[in-house]
Amino acid sequence: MKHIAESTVRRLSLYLRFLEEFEAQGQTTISSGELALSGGTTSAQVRKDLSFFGSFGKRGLGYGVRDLIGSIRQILGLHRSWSVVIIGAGKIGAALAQYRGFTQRGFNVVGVYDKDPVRVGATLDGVTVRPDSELERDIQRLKPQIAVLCVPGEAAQPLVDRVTKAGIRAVLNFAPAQLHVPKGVTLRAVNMATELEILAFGLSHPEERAS
Amino acid sequence: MKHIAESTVRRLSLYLRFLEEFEAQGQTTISSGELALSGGTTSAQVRKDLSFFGSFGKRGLGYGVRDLIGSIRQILGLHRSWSVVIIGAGKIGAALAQYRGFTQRGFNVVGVYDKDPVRVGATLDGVTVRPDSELERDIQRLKPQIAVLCVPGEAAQPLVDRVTKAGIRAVLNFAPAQLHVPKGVTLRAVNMATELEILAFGLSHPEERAS
DNA sequence: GGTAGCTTGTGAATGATTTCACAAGCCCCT
DNA sequence: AGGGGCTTGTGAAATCATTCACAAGCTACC
Repeated sequence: MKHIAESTVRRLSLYLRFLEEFEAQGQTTISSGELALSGGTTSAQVRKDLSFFGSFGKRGLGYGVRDLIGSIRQILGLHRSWSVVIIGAGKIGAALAQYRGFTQRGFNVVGVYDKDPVRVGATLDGVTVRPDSELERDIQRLKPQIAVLCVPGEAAQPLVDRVTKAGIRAVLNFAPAQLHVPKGVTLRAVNMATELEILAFGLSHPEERAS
Repeated sequence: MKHIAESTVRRLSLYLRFLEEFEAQGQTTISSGELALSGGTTSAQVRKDLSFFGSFGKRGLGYGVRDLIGSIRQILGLHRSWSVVIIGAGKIGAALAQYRGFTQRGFNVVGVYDKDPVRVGATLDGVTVRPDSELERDIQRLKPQIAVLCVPGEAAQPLVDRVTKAGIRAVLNFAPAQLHVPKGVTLRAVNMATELEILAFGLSHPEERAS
């Protein structure tokens, strides 16, 4: 299979959300144009995105909403469930641990960890915060695939090293630090300050549109 | 000025972070190659990114760390401060209201709003949660430029309509909903579930690398 | 069964972004 | 003062992503 652009994967995730809404409203069939409209893209883009993975529609008719939901879930790897550990039980870590959107989509939070004894023992939406010294043992036992990092910047790299060594295959980093991971591990970063800075740039340069 | 790609702006924000670290360590000068190394990009990319905005280095020498910090801050619009309102004082809204990274970079949280009377009146890091009915009045009085939306998906669009009408020029959306804004308003969205789904795609297709 | 009216799937064309590669310029040392 | 060793800034080339445009195919209806 050819290399797939991140922008394509991001849009597929978006399409999936809309399709679920359309299904909830009882719509059984949808055209690429309709889907494009909700997602703010073009019908050609929708069809091209899907075409990387196969052929899911019927010419003249469009796509079956239910079928396409199934196909995209399969493409994104959501036909199975994934186990996630959250590292850092501060404000953001705690918020994510209790975020419904994860469970809804098959991401199960199997552990929340913190270094600070004050936070250890608290219960967040049914999961108890455990000391970070248990991380390695728990990763080997529960085999989570994904780690979400919500710790201060300086603590992030040592923790990534530990969890990747213990078997984590993907990391979502909310810590304000540039992380390095071994080959074969996928890394994504979300930086709140950067997002605001991109907005500030847009506000400072109204003649252009870096949106 | 030509149109600037979002990827360029995002990298500039990243460079700024590294430069601040280098400055804290007392380094006064830096080459594009060194900067590229910390940011996981290439020296040509660094130079090209900067070249859109002018010429900031000295051939043979590199860039003055302090000067380049100033120049990038100017480019991104961080030479001034920006006022931000946070809408929704749930878990994520509260976490963001107390996030140090914003203030550090000149983003001042001037108000936090919620619909729920139970949350109104609470104090988050010096800012009191106010009822969302005050939004319009406060926006006209305090003239914030940026709104950060942390409300349930279905509440998001009506709130965006209200705050853009009241004068907000940029919106950072954490709500799981596709928003529409009037022309001239900049919109960015961060969707936690999508980020995890991109990771899941990567895990499901190890032969490629949509990172 | 044939035609009209849609909509998909996809090569080709366009547009955007990244990488290459090198002339120009600066500092240091002799 | 001149040469060597770096490093920038930037057109040109290459790569990557999006948009165009149209043949192929399906349904409905007469």
